[in-house]
Amino acid sequence: MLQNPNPAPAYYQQAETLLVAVDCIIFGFDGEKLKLLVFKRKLNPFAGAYSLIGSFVHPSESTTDAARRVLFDFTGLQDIFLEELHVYSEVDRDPGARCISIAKYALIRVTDYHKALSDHYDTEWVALDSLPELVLDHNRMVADALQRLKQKAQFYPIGFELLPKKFTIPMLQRLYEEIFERSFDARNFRKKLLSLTLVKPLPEKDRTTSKKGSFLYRFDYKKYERLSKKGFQFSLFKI
Amino acid sequence: MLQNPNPAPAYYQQAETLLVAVDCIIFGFDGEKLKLLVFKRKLNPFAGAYSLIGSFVHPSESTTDAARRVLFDFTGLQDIFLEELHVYSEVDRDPGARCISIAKYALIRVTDYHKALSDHYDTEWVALDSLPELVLDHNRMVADALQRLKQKAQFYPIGFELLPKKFTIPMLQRLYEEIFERSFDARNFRKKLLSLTLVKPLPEKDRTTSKKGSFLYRFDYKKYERLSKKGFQFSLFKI
DNA sequence: GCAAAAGTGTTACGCTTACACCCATGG
DNA sequence: CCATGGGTGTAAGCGTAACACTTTTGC
Repeated sequence: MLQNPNPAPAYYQQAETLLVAVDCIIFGFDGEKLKLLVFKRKLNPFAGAYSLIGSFVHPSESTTDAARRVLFDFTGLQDIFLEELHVYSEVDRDPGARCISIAKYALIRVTDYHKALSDHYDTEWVALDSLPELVLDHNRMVADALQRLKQKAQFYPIGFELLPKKFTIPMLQRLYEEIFERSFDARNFRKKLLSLTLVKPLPEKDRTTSKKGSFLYRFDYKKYERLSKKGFQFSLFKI
Repeated sequence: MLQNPNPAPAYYQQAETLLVAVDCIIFGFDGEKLKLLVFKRKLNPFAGAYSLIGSFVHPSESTTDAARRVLFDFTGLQDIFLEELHVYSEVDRDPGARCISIAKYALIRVTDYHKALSDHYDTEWVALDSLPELVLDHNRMVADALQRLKQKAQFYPIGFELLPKKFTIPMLQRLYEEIFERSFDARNFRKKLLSLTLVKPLPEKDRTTSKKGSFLYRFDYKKYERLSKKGFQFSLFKI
């Protein structure tokens, strides 16, 4: 990288600065429905209203740092899937101040979720098909995130981020059916998944959803990374 | 949208604001090679160095407004393809100031490009395979934009944004070969393209690249929009 | 023993790919 | 007349999609 050969001129200082926030669209899957984590604001403005989880970005941190900070504060989770969605910067988007928001979406394993924090922050899981009204442009952010999730899940194995690390094939299928709002043939789904050889069978069964029980699998991230670098494109069904 | 029921508290004012910039990764195609539009800075810091085209975001405009403003200033073009790439916000990314940059990539028709402005701003088209060193993290931005262009062009007809509105099939094929760094079989490429019925044949030929001449086509944006809404997925070749 | 979910193979079709020659024209 | 790029069809193989019955076990 080129090093700055001269000091920054007045130009830099004169330019107008802005408030910068991050807002997190946090998805979860309870085995049945796709859910969103929201919280009820305690402070004004909008006290009592539902909102995405967010924070202003401090000068001493990157936007990713800020997002990870609030995610940890509200869920107790670290090392979770987090990706930038979009910058929302309409001049009048926040009546309280000129503030741009960098929206990021996160995928979390509901099973790992730290429930103790839930009460403290008044967070709630809400089903995506019955969202409450959220503050500002947050409903728009959720709609955009959902569209992105659909796109991304077609060609990247991000669905596995929403399941427990050990999961069954029917569980995965239900998740995919939830994300894509369509059904899949169980035989073809299983066949295609196993043909990718990216899930490793475990000698254990999950018996919570049936008497017979269903074998557990684990996603092989290392193998996926390896194949990915060689040009392999993940996909579970034809578009 | 919920209206603010109460005035914003001191919290809003206390939060620290940041400099926010937009930087544009501007791609063009001259019929032969994929090019990037850069300019040689006249002012410090980094006077004389190559840089992406950008600006600080004013409080009175959205980031899209800001990007369109600089694109118009530097190229004389309006209504061009512009999409957000990523927010670059590492704390030490700009030694001159704490500044985050929202990178956007643009696709322009080199034929429409307003050359008169080129001299005024010292802009230059450079081939993507022989980029100069750019200021700050701009080389990283370009690499990321190129990757995004590849991804996006697989499933969205954005290649047409880089060609004149009337184009020939061999021209389009050369562009795709440039983007995807691979070759395509001319018969299969043409067959697949025409089978989508998204390009309308014109009764004119382009004779600049061969004696025989090659028929011109026009992309049918309206038809694409219509099909798109019904769930049609654009793709010119299997991944 | 029965209800409820898990697990298993085969076939038809469509899409993708590979491949070689004639056409039109300007010089 | 020849060099150059434009334009055309067919066949093989692969992946996708459709489809019905058996297995296991808790109650």
